[in-house]
Amino acid sequence: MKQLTYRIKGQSVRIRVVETERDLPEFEEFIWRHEILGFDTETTGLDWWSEDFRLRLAQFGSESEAYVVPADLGQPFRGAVRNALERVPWLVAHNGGFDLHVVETCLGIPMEDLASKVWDTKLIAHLVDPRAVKERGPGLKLEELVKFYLDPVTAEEVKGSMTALAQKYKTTKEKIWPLVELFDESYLRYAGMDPVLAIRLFKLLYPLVPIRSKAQGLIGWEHRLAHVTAIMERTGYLLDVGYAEKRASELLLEQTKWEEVVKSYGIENPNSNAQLITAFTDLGIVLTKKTKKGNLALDDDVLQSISHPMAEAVVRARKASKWRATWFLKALEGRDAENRVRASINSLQARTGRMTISGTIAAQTFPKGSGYVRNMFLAEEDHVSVSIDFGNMELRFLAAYCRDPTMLDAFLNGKDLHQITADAAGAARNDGKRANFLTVFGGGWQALVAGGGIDEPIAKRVLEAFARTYPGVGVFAKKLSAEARRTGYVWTVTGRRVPVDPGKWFRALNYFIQSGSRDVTARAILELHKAGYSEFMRLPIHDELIFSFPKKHAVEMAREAARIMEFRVNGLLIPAEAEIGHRSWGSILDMEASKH
DNA sequence: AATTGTTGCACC
DNA sequence: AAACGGTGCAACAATT
Repeated sequence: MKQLTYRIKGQSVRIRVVETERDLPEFEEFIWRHEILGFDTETTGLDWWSEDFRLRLAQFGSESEAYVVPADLGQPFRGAVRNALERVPWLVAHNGGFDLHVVETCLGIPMEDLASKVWDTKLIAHLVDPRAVKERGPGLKLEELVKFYLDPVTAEEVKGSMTALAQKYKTTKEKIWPLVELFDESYLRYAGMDPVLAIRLFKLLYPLVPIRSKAQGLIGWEHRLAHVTAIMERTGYLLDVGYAEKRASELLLEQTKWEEVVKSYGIENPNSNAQLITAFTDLGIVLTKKTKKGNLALDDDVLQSISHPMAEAVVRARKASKWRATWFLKALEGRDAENRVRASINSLQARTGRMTISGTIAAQTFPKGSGYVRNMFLAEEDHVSVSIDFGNMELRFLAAYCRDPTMLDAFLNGKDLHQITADAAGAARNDGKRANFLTVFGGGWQALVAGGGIDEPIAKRVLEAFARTYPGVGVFAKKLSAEARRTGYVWTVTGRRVPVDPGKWFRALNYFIQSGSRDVTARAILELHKAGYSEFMRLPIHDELIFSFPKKHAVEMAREAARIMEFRVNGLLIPAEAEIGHRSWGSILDMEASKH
């Protein structure tokens, strides 16, 4: 048994590393002594679905003691880890969904067997304070939380030790994981400290979760939700490789063609704004639009306004290259041996709790104009793709809680809210619609003008008409802003506490609506899980869920799933409607387009 | 050469 | 009286 120590805030942490079979009884004895332990794994990477993915180390820790087990050496170490996981009543892991994927694929313990005893410090931390570091919050990553709540020196040392390790092995922090020697001392120390930090964070953060959140059962709710999204991750999405490859090469041709045009004007790289700004200025074109940091902007908007053949070529070359790399190559490179791709579904991520999807399937940002990108994702054999989305979710949510009579009446009696707003201002329906959505974001007339196609007097008139027509919205927004100014927070109906930045009190309304709507989707996912729909769910996209249903039963299943998703908030129904496509996800969009 | 910041762009 | 909310990622540029 190798022994290492680590000092955190003057306290000594003992890290014991199992080296041989003879060390296992002591490890097992440690496991038996504890009711709750921190847990973490070190692996060859993050791609737990890959053929060559391996579990290297498994670590268990209390607040002052950790055991590191070299699972990569095979039996009997793997069995010891398996037994420990089954024996400990409670586990604490940071972003535990990942470790459960690892344990399932590498040790054969189904996620379902462990999920109910795992506390996830990422979820707990979010309920305490959801803000990212760049929002001047604690962040959600383990290292960030350690820095903010526990000990900045430790956070710095952990980070530093990985940088040093990467240097020692002449590689990057990203690529070090499969290369580092299993018994490298700084690797073992880093590995051993992780479960210790996780359980320390858990003990510190749990009492900081607002009483209200606990009373409304949010902690358990978020853990159950994370489990269902982990099931979606495990299922993955079948990729139409032929389709994706065809589109990728088609886009490469397109990209090359327009790059040639750009080059004919002496510009090497259409993605370099610096080169382009110089070139356009030399041509006598005056650029005025600025970026957020005050530099000259050269976005699509600016390029459209330039009447020079190079401007159009730049737009086309950039678009082809972005689409090829971001959507098609990403999916092709990330696929597994069965041609499935897996998203990383972060079930509780944004400040408002909104989920994000990162990694191989950036599903939340797929172009929606046609099925061009989404066509590469297929329902299972003999299945069809189904999308079920909530109708007018955020505006209905607003109406339900602000209780404005006109707005409520519109939704209760199937009237056209956008037209009502437009009529009140004597404006076009589309301007009414934009004003309605702008209210949800908390924007003023300037934002309406910035959106284009509307000048100042009309923008002002439409927003005045909005305020006059739905006075309840303004009253409600004021109430939330005042509360935010007083307390720094807005409380959602599920008992979630959302911090509002000082001086930005107007955002309170948006946070209330956005977070509450996210919770309606979250509820839908949990109810669908209970009803046995988990294996058919593919992805959540804010107000929409994507499914693969057996062709034979698609109509009934879609109808039932939509019924399960529908939910009354404060008495007002948020309806859900299903769209059934052919086999590819994109076919849903293409069928819709051909209808109109 | 690797990491970090900036910009632009895809979406709800 | 004035306030446009929430994301992730590719590529380039600047920094270390």
